[in-house]
Amino acid sequence: MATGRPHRPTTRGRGIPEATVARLPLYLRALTALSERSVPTVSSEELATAAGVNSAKLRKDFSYLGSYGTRGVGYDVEYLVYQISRELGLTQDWPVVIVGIGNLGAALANYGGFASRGFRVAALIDADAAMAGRPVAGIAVQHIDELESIIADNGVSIGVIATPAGAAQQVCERLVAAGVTSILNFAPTVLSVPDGVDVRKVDLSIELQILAFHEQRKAGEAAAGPDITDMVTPVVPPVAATRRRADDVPARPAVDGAVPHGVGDAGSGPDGSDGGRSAAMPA
Amino acid sequence: MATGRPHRPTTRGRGIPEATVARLPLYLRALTALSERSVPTVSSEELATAAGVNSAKLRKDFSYLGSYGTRGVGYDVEYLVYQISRELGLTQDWPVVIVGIGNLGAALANYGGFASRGFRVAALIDADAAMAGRPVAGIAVQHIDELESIIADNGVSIGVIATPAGAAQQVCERLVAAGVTSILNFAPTVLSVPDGVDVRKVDLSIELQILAFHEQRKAGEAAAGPDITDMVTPVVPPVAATRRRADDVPARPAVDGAVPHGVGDAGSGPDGSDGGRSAAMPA
DNA sequence: GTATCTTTGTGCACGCGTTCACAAAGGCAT
DNA sequence: ATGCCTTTGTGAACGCGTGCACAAAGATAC
Repeated sequence: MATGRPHRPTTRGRGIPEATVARLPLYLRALTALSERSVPTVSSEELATAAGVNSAKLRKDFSYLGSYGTRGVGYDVEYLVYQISRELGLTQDWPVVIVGIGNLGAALANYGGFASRGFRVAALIDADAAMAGRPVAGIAVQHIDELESIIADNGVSIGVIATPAGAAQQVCERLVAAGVTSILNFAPTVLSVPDGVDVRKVDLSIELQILAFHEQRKAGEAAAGPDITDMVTPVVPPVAATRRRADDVPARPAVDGAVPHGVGDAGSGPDGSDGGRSAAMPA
Repeated sequence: MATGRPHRPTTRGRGIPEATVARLPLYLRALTALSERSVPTVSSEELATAAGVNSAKLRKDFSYLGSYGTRGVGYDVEYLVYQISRELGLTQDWPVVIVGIGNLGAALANYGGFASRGFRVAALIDADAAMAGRPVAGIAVQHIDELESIIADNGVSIGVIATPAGAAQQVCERLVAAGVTSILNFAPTVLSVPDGVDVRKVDLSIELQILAFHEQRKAGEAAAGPDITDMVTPVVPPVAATRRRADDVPARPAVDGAVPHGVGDAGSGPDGSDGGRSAAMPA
């Protein structure tokens, strides 16, 4: 049932805000880079810039972990790396299984960012018997029949699903039944999991669609005229010349024999900028 | 400079909340599935379940687009598909370039979710001359020297970066200079872009780290007992037998010759659970 | 036409996240 | 020791997002 994150809502006690947790890996990466350059200390301002966030936010984030800075100086890089790693649980070794060794699964298996952060690919699993035994990223692919035993033998609690959408739910259920309690899902489907299981979703198509929305908005504003009340940045229209516009607008559906009210709104003119927002009827 | 989304903060006028925009693709996917099954109408309750969200939230989201439902009946599937598609800008054709054709780039090129949503892979670009001409997903890879002309000729405004981290910023700058105003970044780096350019980031490693955090928390709670009141959890090591525990805890750094204050906190015992939270000094 | 039933659309309250701004803390120079 | 300068840590205000709960709107039955 629960698909989102069922975490305790209150930030009481030692609970670290979800938003902060999501940024800790960012800080950790920036700190690791500094560490490799043997930089001993760093100020909140510098680190914030490197991580691409606001310095006040960074300081508040760190304040949830404890007082690890020195006023007038900054933060000790090594010390902070350790504290964040520990908070994120990266001082442990996390065996991970990847299910679905297609293009994406193979890319994930080869991804270097895993091993460098305490994650270890315990197994690659695929439903295609022809894949079994074939080495990918130096690891032999195993058949999905062995999923349960692999998870049990390796103490796996994190699973990655990179299967087609149709197989995702079923794979998910087998993973959970076998003991996995955290799932990273690349399949474009909503997974149903019991309480206590965390699911994070990465959806390439959705990210692109969000970009398209903003892209359209930028283009629309530019076309509609530089000033929309208190406009920002005129944003000259992009070079693009190859845009196709769909003209097959479905009419507002009429329920049974009722009169189709306010059909006029769907048109909204060739500039996609406005049109949707206004209610169908003037009043 | 601006790395995040510099959108107008106020949700005034026809502005659709960012959180809503991020959910529209989810609704669209659920609606498309219904459409393929020829379901004519759907209630907010049903659609919300299919999309994995709360029905009140869904209705509020739709209210930002307009009044597209019929009380007592629900939403017309086809009509809603069109309205959301239009709002997201998917009634246009968006040419996209993918830069960096390694494992991940190839996976993206093969990803079906692109074409089905109005996105068209205009070109695959790689810095490796040996890749040039090789077909990936039916498209010949082109050398990065041609990046600028490709973007200009095809009117590309959306770029996908799937290069190693080291090359990402440079590629980003070339993309922006050539006219790209939206970037989907898979490289584990913070990109600096001028105002007016949108960047979205997908980071596999970060997602896993967030899961690890929750996993550690779950293991800690389970071991400590179901209710923690508001205590600081002793946190016994998790069930898994294969966990490696780091014992090399860096000592709290002492600045120059100053006395290392509150050294006690860094110890906090080999149980990585707490120790951070409390301030170093009692008072 | 009237009554009833279903479902939308939204006003409102609450909590989380972000940001500002500043006092406190510590280093450093003298 | 004293004063100055830098930087942290955080109280407080604000805005966004979420969810409840209900009135309004429309369909349907009679």
